[in-house]
Amino acid sequence: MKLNISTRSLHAFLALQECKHFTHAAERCCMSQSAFSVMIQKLEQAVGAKLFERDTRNVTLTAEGELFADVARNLVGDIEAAFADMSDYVARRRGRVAIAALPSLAAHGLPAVIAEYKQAYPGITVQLFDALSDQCLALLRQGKADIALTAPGASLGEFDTKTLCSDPFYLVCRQDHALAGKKRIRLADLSGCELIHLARSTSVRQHVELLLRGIAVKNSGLEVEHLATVAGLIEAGLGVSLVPELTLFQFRKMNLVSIPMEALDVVRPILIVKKKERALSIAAQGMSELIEKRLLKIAPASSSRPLRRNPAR
Amino acid sequence: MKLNISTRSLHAFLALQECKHFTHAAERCCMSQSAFSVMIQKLEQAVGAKLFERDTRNVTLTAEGELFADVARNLVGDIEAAFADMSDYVARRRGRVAIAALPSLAAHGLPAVIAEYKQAYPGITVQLFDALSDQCLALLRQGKADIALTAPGASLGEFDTKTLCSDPFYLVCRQDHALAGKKRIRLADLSGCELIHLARSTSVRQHVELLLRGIAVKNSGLEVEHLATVAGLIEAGLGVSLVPELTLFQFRKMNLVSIPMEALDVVRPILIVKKKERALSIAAQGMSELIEKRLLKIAPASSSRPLRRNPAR
DNA sequence: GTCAATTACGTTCTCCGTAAGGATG
DNA sequence: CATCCTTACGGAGAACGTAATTGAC
Repeated sequence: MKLNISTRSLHAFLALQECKHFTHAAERCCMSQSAFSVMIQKLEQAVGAKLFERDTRNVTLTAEGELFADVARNLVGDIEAAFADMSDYVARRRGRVAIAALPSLAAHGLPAVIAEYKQAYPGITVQLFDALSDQCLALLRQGKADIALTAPGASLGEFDTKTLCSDPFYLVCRQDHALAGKKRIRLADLSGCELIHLARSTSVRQHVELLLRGIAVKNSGLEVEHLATVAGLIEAGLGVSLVPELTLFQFRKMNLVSIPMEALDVVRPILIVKKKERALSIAAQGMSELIEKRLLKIAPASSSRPLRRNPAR
Repeated sequence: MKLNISTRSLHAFLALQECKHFTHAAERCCMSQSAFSVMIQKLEQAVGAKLFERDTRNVTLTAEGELFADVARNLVGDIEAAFADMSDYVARRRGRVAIAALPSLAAHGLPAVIAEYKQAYPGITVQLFDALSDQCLALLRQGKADIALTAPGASLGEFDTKTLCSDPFYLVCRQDHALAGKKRIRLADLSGCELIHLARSTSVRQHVELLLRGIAVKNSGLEVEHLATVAGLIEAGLGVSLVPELTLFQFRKMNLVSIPMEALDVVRPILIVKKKERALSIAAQGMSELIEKRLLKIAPASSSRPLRRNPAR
């Protein structure tokens, strides 16, 4: 029991149905007239009915042929539409990429990349989730995101990861703070400082905890969710904070100073993370490549733009 | 520029998409695993995108594969529905036949044939036009009828015709008419009779005119459309009429007598007529065959049932 | 070491084109 | 006799199956 129909035979049928002439229809289909003849016969055999009434002079549709003409037109239309649709996706004229990224990246590095991508492929919908590191991975796990840009967190083992860059930590303090005059800060310099923390769920906090293991900082007891709040607290003289460079745009205030840490390993790695097994869609693949190309430059190059003191806007 | 897709490759794709296992999907499709593998590769090439992510251990759909899965399911569904539809017509589970027949045939011989046909093929719609001969042919010409059952009329040349039977003429007169006692009537016997005619557009009239060429009948001047009217006029003693046997059921009245004509050529042929070029639909073909089988018997056999005198009902 | 997909290769078979056949007007 | 669809036939290429290869667990 084999019902096998090819698009070619449907096209052949439609050509003959229009031309009503084997020879003409055959050359429209780029084949010899004899081959065309047997192809029509095969099709009639597959359908189970004579589709054309032909003598040596005239070619006419039978009643079943007329029926099949409607059928064939619809099928060919559907098939070509479907394949046009597919090739739209493949050609990245359509499609979707979803990125989950840390808020700092979502606000800072990514927008330019997304803009570039959208200009290259205007038809593709780019979805952006700004979420903390754990949630980024959760989105990836659920399939809601194709790519995650985040810092190392829990359970990265199940994913494919690649380090994009290292985001160096800065000390942020008020202009009148004791450390404000230094060009570089060592971890040891922080002992005795009141430290304003971010919530434990943030990757920044997790890194800071690791970095400061063994350093006797004072705990201000303040633990907030948003960096803007941290900035406000520092401005109010309630303490200092340790944040990655990518978040510094939140601290560009007249009376605040940000100073790079001296040790090169006082950094937060930024990773691009993908699902291990699942291949990316062509759209997502393109995005992933662009991100790697652009962000592998930005962040290491970030130290070339030291941004030590924040000019008043 | 060749986009050629076969239903087999779509089925292969769907099988693999379900099984997620080349070997299993291959044997479901009744082919070797290697052939199956290259078939999937060909399909991916045709689509222009990788559809499956596979290593030696796992087979998964890519993002494009998921898209294509929807597409393929729809296409296969459409194609199979379309072909099921066609095979319904071919198997005469569906279809349509339209018959145009003379009123006498439509009332007398055909109903039994139509009933038999409908019992054999309940799904087929049978359409019946009862019309005079010229109109029967007009319906055929317009394509509103597939088959016509009629007597020879104008312009049969453009059609395929076949004589089914000969409908012998009878004289119908009142019981008290001078000819009522005869067993057979010769054309010459009619000279001097008042003849009640049917309208000139009827095939009966046209035949009667030919038969009586050279016979000195009186023309009653009466020309009516319906046989029932003719019967009424004869009952009223206004004349006699010459009608074919198939119409005699209209004259079964107590005081009327119908007598066969003696000459064997005093007949009206009944033809089955079809369009010349156009092949019949399968449904119409079956009907045509059944009509020929049944009606080739009925009418010639009609002389075996002489029906000379009409019993009172 | 085993399972599973890909690749290699020889065979088979389908499909195509050339050419002859046959029907029609 | 010219046109045009069908059939015949031989060759080219595609598809298939067996078997070897590669890769993952």
